[in-house]
Amino acid sequence: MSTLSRKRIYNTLTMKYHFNEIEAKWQKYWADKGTFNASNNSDKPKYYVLDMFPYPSGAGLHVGHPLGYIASDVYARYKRLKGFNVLHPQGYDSFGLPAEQYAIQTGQHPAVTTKVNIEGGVDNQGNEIAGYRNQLDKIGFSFDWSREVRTSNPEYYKWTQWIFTELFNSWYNYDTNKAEGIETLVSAFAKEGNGNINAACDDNIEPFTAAQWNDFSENEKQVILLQYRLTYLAETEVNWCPALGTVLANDEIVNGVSERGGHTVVRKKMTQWSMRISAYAERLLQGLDSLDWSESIKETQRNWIGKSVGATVSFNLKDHDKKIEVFTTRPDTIFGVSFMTLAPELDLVQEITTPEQKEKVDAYIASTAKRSERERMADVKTITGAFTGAYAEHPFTKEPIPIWIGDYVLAGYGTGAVMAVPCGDQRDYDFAKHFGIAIPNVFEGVDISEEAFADKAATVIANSDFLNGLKYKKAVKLAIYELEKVGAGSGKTNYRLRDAVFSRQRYWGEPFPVYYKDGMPHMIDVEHLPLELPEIEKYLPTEDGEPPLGRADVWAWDSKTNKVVSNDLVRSSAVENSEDNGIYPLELNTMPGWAGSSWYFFRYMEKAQRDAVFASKEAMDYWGNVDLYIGGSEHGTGHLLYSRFWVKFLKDRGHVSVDEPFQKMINQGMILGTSAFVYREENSNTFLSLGLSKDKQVQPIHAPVAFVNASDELDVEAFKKWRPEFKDAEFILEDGVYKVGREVEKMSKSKYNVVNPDEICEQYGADTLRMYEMFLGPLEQAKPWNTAGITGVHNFLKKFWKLYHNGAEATFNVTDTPASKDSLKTLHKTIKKVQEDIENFSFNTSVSTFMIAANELSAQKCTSQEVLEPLAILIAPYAPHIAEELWSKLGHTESISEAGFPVFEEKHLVESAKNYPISFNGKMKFTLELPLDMSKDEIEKTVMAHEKTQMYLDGRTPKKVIVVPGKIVNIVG
RNA sequence: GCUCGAGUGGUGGAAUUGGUAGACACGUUGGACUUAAAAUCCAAUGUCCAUUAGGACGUACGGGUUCAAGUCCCGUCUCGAGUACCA
Repeated sequence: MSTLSRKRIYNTLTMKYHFNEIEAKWQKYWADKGTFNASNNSDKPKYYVLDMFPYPSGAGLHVGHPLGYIASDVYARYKRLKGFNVLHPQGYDSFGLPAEQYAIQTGQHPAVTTKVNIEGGVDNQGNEIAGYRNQLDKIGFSFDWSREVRTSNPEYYKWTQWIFTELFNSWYNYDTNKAEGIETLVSAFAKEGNGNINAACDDNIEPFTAAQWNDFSENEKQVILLQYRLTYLAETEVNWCPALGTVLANDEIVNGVSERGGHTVVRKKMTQWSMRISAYAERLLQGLDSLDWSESIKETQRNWIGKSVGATVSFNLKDHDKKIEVFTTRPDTIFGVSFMTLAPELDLVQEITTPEQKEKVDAYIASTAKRSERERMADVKTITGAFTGAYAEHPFTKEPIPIWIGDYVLAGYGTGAVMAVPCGDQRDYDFAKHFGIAIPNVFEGVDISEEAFADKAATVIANSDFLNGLKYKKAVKLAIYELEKVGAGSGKTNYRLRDAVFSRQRYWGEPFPVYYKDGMPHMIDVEHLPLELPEIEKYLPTEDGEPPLGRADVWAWDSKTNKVVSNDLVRSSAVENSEDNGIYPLELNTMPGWAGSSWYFFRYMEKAQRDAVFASKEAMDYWGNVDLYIGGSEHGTGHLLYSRFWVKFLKDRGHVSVDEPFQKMINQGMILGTSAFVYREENSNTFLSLGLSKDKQVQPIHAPVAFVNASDELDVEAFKKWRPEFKDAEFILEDGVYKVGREVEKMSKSKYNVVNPDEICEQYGADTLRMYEMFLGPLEQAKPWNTAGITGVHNFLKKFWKLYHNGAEATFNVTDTPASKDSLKTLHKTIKKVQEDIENFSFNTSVSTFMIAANELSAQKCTSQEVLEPLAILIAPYAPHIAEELWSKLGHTESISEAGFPVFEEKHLVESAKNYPISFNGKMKFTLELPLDMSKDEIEKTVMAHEKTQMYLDGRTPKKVIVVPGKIVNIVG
């Protein structure tokens, strides 16, 4: 008999909790009535609960994915019961690499696969896809689907493109500390040149006067402005991934290889769009303090921003007019400088190297260039370097300082050069020791014969002229003052945060709303957006190495009609003198994955006029920012930082009213799979049961978890049928069964440990799935999935159902008899605990609380509506289907989500007596029930007179008796 | 290396301010019901000693503070996450 038909019979015969029917019924009810559609006008206070929206992959959901959605759904439903107007939307981050790679393999348009992945269907390989939406719907979420977003829809990415043009038309003014329209910069230039402009901009911009500016050609002006815009084109060294054929952002690289696929990444110079996020470094850092996020995520962002306070020092070169600028956090150790080290890639190295040293230096540069980023990172112990033969001059002593190169200095951080103070920095120390360079000691009373001394707090400066005897802080201050006096440096704050490369050489992303006229980028106005992705034959780079959009034939912009037209119409260089027809080539790159996800939370606020606005002012003023954001912590340096940047920018330009997107965030832990292993004896087709495999040479093989029961026994027949190569396999059993080994691993198809939520819903119901996922453990913790344990929660729901029904006939049996004192106590204890738990996101303990309540109430044989009605409301956030069903059976016609959360009344919990633990020397021996209003002395007297006390004392006299009324009695002695 | 977190039964995990360690489940064992299985119900279940009564030991390890420590302090170990020649 199949599981399904067995279950059906069992349902009808012995129990009336038909979860499949109940759940289907209420899911349809909610959808038909639009129960959870939020209104943008309400007298109720607003509350915005958001999940990080998913990328709809073809693999579908496994039980790990809904964890965060269930938690946010519990919270959203709770807030509704508490009288809030709740916005709880959902959508799809539907641009991305997997759909594109699938398109490359199968030729299927990514838009088609994306749609199938969301809505279900059959792909062109004949695979049946359940569809994200269908899978989500089965779990009974209270999403407002009327506000759905898909980042790959043109009506959505129109506004992603618009934000890009806004960034292009803005610059960052450090004086006002916000982004301003580019026109304010233009007028400042026209009035006073760029001398007094304090802007976030490229390095090394030549100064010019107002007169010079006004004389510049339009093109010259644009070139200069591009160096100030918040998104700009620049030839930058990027992380190029040849295997993926695209550049990657720093946060898309893990351990020197691509996050996706683990491919090699090399450095390459390319002209790319960049986002001037570094302008916001300080605000992104400061803003963290106001956020209710986990300390670890905030710390991750602080590290990523990497603020360090110190000074720049410039060293004159001997026999050369150039200077070397360095950044240091220890200007107090300036007299300890005994050499300088430059990154080998710096252009300056070639200029200063003396002829005698040239051979050695070139050889060293060649050898470091060969080493990949990864090798350099893996090998930090080997000290390498070369002397350039050149010398710098100490700013105070004027002593010559030898200049070395070494790959421990990174070209990408600071100026790519360091002043080496071997006595105060271990890397400088090791370098000096290795190459026999002097190690002058500038610390008082410190032995540096073994290692460098880096303890700032214990620093007292010595051998340093005017700094002698000073502690760290004072010495830093004075050193900077003196450096400024001699014009050799100044205080400076450095950030590790780099500008973000924004171009990707891919098809399946937002096209840039950009065309090029005389090599200069021009933005397409918002009224002509969206600029839709063109159709192409193949989703690969062109033969000339251009991005996939280079394959499009109709990909030029007619600036007169504001339409996309055929490439053939672009004035070709061959006919240089032909008249400018206003038709120009469009940008071939597309935007990265994080573009669409950096503002989607605003889009949900607006559902009416999505073509006219990215979100209306009224909607944004009403909803403000996200009150609760739930998602994985893996986005710590990507999405969560970029979104904050865009929000701050949009705020600066007056488009939104909030400064931070996500006020409170909870990061759910991963649900891990419990893999099953069978053990094949080496060079055979014989499988040994776990207990027999111990001392044998066996190869563990993943077995699908579906073939294993709760007692770790393998369904041998199913396993044999699974793969042809196992058809004739022999199985050596122990005690008549084949036992598998178990191991906790990440849930993944390749490990055959994936558990599908659809199957759990089918077999146990969505309410069981929801409660079980919450019951597994603390939300933020990683925890293994174990399907066997689900029966506990399922049995509880059956028991819960029975509370409202008469056992034998299973008829609805809730009465208006007044509730007993005990039942009211159980109810109010539960109200209190559940409310506290939800507010603390301690969902696992409230599931226990429900179990305790059900156990108590069924023991009390409680049938009172007075208790059972509020109880149904209490459980509604967790198990909404069963709650709705019971609610309607109780005679209500509205959804239970319209009900109010039961009010806790302390009076039901007031006790008159306490069961005191009586302990001896801190060890509890027995308990004694005593009235709570008993005085301390009386308690002591009663306890001491008790026969058990006398028995435990065995004639001894206690030294001391501690009585804490209402808590404990402890007898010492 | 640095930063942050965490170590509690066979398993997942409770113990909100120091006050009865192991709630609630899973699993296991035994029992009831059944031709049987499933389901349901009942009982036991930290470890060790003891026939019972009861006792001893128990929250990674070693110390400490306290009448009382899973909880606070010091040190050590292990695991996880983040990050890294960042000057």
